[in-house]
Amino acid sequence: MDGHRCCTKGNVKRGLWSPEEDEKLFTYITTYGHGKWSSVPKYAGLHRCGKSCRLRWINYLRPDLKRGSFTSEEKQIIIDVHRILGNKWAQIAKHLPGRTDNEVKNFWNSCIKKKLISQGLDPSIHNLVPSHQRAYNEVAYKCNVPPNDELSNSVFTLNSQITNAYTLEMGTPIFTVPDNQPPLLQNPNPVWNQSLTDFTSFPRVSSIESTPNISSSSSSSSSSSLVNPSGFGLLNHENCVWGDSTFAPFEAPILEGERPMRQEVLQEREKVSEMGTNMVIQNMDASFDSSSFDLRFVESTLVSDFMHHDFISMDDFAWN
DNA sequence: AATTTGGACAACCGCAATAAC
DNA sequence: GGTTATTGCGGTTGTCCAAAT
Repeated sequence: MDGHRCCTKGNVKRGLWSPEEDEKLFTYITTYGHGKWSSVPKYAGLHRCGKSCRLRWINYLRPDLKRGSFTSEEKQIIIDVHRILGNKWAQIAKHLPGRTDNEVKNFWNSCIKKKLISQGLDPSIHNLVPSHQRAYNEVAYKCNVPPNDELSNSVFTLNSQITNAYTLEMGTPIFTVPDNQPPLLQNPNPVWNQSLTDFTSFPRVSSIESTPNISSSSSSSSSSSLVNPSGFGLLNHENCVWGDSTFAPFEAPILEGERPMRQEVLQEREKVSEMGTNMVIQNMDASFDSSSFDLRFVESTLVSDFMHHDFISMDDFAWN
């Protein structure tokens, strides 16, 4: 049992909320605010625990909640941010005004995850998997069995191959972390931190109204800021480890109808896309059924994927 | 028409972090 | 500084309902 004490005091109701309970809670919170959640049920006249009240308010009653299904833009944001943060639902939800972590999590588990699997992608790492493992994972998912880790380790690694090929061609490592430098995740750049935590300033990589010129963005910290490889936030040449001038910044996946890209970015993307496509063709199993392959979807999950993959584990980032 | 199945969503559980005492 | 209470978060389970059989 859960240890929260409020539930052990007296008889608390559980299960679905009735409209009457909703009204009581809504009226109380909008009138007095929640203050201490543990005292809310008492004053609101509810036989619920404070935790339950809090959850009901956050996930359902809050007036600023956006109802209805997720838009394609929201879906793309979820995929993009999940690729970087993993199952940090609360962090992901911060980038989706009006959406809750619970909503995002449910949407991921019921929709996106399945689609990624059906497209041959490992939803945990957004990576392509070979058909034999794909089949296993699909069955495993349906049967609620954990994916085969042994196979995961032998996964066809498009990302690292692309990265290596790209590094060779460019003659410059994408990221060079000097031994005597603190890891990137400790980069104190306030712009970087802010852009990731404040959704009001978060550059919507999938948004049509994204910043037109990414490299000349009006960052107050530096005129030579770059978009970081994941496409989120800016980095400063003085602090950033990927601030090599020979390296054109990558961007997060871009949807149809989005802003025009700078020429060099376009060229790099074409190069990378071509390499990726060739590798897919060379490496994918013969049994691979391309007719059911949603290229645009896969591209959106892959193209920016390898950008961060040779990066230090992004989960290590101090996003907060 | 009755039953089964699967998807979507709501709510709960348990742990960890933080605040208050 | 230690203990207890509270809050936040992620994983999991439960419930409802529509579609399929």
